[in-house]
Amino acid sequence: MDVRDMLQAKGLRRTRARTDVLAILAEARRPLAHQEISGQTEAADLDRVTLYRTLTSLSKAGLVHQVRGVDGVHRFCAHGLGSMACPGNHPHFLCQSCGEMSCLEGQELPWVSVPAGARVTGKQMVIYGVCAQCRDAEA
Amino acid sequence: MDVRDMLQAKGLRRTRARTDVLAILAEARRPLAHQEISGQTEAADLDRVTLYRTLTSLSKAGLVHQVRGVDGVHRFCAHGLGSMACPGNHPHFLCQSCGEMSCLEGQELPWVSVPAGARVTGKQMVIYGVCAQCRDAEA
DNA sequence: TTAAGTGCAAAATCTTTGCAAATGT
DNA sequence: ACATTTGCAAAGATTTTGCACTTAA
Repeated sequence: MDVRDMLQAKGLRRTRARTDVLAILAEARRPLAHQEISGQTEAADLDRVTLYRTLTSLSKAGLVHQVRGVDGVHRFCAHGLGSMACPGNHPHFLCQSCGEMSCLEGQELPWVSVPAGARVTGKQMVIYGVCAQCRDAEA
Repeated sequence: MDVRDMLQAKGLRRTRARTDVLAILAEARRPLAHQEISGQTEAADLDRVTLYRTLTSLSKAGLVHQVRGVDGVHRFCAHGLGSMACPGNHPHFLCQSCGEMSCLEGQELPWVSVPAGARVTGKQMVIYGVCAQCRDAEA
């Protein structure tokens, strides 16, 4: 399914900001931080504010999901885009050295019991440390 | 074990900022945000910056641990303080309405496999939604 | 005494808001 | 044509840094 069709299906206008950002996220298949997205050439000339608002609307529409690591940085990941799907129900690994986050696919998050009466909106698990590449660089 | 002894045991000077903040966290037994701590009367007259630095040193010394929810706010929880221990190996629940975070004790975090070669420093899981109190308030 | 910690001022980020101009349907 | 989006400027919020003063050991 095409990125532009996805937008239309969700009732969002197909603007350049949205198509570009969604395409970048779908391509990456791992959660990207605001900064990483704006660094991509396709999004290079998008205003910071526009990027924030774009990510907010994509997120509200359910086209991307949001992860926030121990570093406090928002990261967004596209999912539901056909074969490139990112189910969103898996843990993530955050490298505290290079700041890159990756999906640990194929591992479901456990069911957790919450205090009586609470409504659960979502859950997320982040494993953090140093990735293989950064460990090599250290040595 | 006394809060002041804990500091000494870790080789930290026993200053008012540290004893007060550690006492507040030990008393709360749930992760408190920077703001929640500075709101407490015992810490009311501490400088913002001092509080940040105090939390950093307590964290480095391992006297408190840090959790960061989907809201991106740092929260700190005392642990290892005798009977008030907060093991730190459990999920947390974050109410997105009132912003209060609580420990879901008695539930261990699952073991997760990470990419080969990566070094794991820690992990954390946050369940978010609306707590019972806020649901009542809504209605 | 003297190295560590604190307080104040100021900077650096990250994120949000207001409003006029541009764009999609 | 008309409601949404965008871009710019500016405001807010959070966290960090520099430096002189104070305090614990």
